[in-house]
Amino acid sequence: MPLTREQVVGAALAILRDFGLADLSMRRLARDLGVQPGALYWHVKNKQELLGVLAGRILAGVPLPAGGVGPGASDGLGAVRRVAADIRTALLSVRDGADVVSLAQALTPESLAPLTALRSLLADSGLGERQARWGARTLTHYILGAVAEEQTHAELAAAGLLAGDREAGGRGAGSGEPGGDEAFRFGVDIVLAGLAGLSASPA
Amino acid sequence: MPLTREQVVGAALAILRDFGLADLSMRRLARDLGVQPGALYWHVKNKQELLGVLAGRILAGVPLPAGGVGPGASDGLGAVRRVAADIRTALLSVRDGADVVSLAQALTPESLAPLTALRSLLADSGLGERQARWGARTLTHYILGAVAEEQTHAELAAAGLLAGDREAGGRGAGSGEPGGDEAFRFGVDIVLAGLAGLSASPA
DNA sequence: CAAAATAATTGAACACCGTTCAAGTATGGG
DNA sequence: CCCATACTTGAACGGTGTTCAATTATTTTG
Repeated sequence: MPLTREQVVGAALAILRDFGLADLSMRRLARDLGVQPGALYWHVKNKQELLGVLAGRILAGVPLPAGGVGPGASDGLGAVRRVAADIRTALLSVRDGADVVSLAQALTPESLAPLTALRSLLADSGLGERQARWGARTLTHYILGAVAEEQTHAELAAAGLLAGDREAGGRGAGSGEPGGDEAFRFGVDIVLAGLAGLSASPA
Repeated sequence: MPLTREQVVGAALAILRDFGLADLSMRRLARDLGVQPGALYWHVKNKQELLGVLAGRILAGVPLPAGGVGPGASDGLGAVRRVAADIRTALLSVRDGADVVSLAQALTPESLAPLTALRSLLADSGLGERQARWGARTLTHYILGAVAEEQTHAELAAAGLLAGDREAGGRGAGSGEPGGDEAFRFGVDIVLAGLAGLSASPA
């Protein structure tokens, strides 16, 4: 039975989940599949494309609220908060998930449904076109940056010391330190509060 | 005359300014300095450290408001807006500047004065300790993410096509597209508005 | 000034990396 | 059975960061 694109993506995701982005090389991936590196390029254009597919897979589990028509659908900003939290959870489910998604987002924007959904949800909350678009950008940058920091920090702490940081004693990897939730939500709420204020008194 | 750490950093910064992060390899750097790659490791621990120094250099030109004592010093949130804009300008002065600073910030947080200054300024604006810290984090993630996107976008547009995007006709590289300022400020103002609202009615 | 100590550089290697491609091997359809 | 298509191999190309014994400069000291 020949190799499948599905197997390639699956094995890549497994490496990512268990060992992180640094260990995800085409050669390592080929070895895990019992195949020569060149074979991968029949199923995938290049590593960049593979990472793009992985980014989609990582975010695939995020439930998107079915958009009611017109403004005021769903429960407004609450839906945004929920989606943001779900995106974070999805990113945390894989090592360096935020980095992978950031890479994909940088090279091929607009291609990841959960991130573009943020804009729609904001638009549904009564914001103008520009405010929804720029608000979603602000939120996206925050989400990806914050989770990337969270993951990098956890991985640095897990392996060796990180530059001067109190609080020792390691928990299991994969779930950020407790309190991460709260800190993350804080940032989301800041942005949403700012947007809400803006819609109240538009400049 | 032997090589100087200063020369190494200077040459690296020149490569970064003129060709970007992808062209900044230890070998290329050595070639530019007329030296063997190994020689660099006498002046610099490794590439990571070099990037850290470069990040500091990139942000070195950002003017920091001399902090008046106690809360309410300077003009509050206005100073934050100014520093944020200055950080953006500094990042834009070098290709992939935002990526370099993001890398450094991820590996060695708290080491870049202009970024830590944001927290102090927020604290001086009457925010509580946690709110200032988390607010600065939110702002930092937004700033680095937004400028990185801006630069990547510009570089993709300059060399070859980027995935589906209207608006053609290239300006000189180095200065983001003209509407970049406004879009950037928008995000900063969102965050600051959110923080201001929070300080008005603390949870 | 010569000799010992230190500073700096070389040259070569190690172990990787992403990607390409002619040649080979399967596999299913006519 | 043959052929076309699908897939894989094996080998190479041109890179990458980093290490290290040996070597060359330069400075300090007796």
